[in-house]
Amino acid sequence: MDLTQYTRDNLAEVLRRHGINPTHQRIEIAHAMYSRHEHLSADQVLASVNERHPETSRATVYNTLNLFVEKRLIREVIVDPNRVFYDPNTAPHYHLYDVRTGRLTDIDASGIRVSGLPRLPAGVVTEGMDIILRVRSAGD
Amino acid sequence: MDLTQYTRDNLAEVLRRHGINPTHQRIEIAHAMYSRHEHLSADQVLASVNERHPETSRATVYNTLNLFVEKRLIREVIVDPNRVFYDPNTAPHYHLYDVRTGRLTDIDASGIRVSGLPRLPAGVVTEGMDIILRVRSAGD
DNA sequence: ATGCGAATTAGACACAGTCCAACTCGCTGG
DNA sequence: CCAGCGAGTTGGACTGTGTCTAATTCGCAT
Repeated sequence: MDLTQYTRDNLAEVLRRHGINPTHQRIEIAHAMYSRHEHLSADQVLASVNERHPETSRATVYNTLNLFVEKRLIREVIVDPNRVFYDPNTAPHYHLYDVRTGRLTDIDASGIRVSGLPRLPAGVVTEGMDIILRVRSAGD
Repeated sequence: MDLTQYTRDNLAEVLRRHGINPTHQRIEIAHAMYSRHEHLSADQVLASVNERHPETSRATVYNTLNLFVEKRLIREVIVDPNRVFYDPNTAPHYHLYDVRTGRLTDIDASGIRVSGLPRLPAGVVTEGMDIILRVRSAGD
């Protein structure tokens, strides 16, 4: 099966593989996340989904995005004090955030090496490391 | 002048040096930030200030914290989707965030080296780099 | 067709943070 | 000592994101 095309059938299969019951709404939300290769806020996902499948509720979008995060289908990116962004790219990578425009871009993690991090206390498990390069582009 | 003691006189001087007119409220807010060596949310600052100087308004606390950030007296730490933390430590350092407890700890930046970061496009200026090590401590 | 549990829904709610117009404070000149 | 001025502060209304809840609907198995 060709999973490089984000057809709804393929997405249903992806959801199943992550232990998620693939409902219409969930498939539409997954489609919104994967078809654009961008970081979307919950509101943007809601708008995108409602273009095709009107009357999907805000509650469902929030529920579903949280479910996807929990099941490791997507990642939260916490970079903007006003809203959470969701990132369909789960490969190791970091972020470039333009504080002027709010634009968020991926930085591939291969090639980046971080050394000298402290040893963690016993019983503490790393969930992940975020690196955010905050930049400001030339203004208008 | 001994600035290792965060007396109100010393704090007034620090504010002046950063180009901030030192009012009563601003000094109290600076005191709240510096006397505890912790990361505080706006609400925690408000509570702390009101212990000593009751009737300092929420608006003033937000105005002042934003002013302090703008004047580089403190830093914003965006790590928790629910609220912004403010960090009185402006020396280079990174953060350890316990997603279970919400506890935020400093990691000294000396000793940490990051290599392989991409070159930035022309006209783009680095504002800073955040490194957040997300961990989960052993649960109850 | 019927019944069931899971998912979805609308709307109320919670909460951080901002905005605004009125007020007050601390200073400076008379 | 008072008046006047501008900066700073204030309470309260407002905004936007995200959560909660109780009722409904959906898809599926019998």
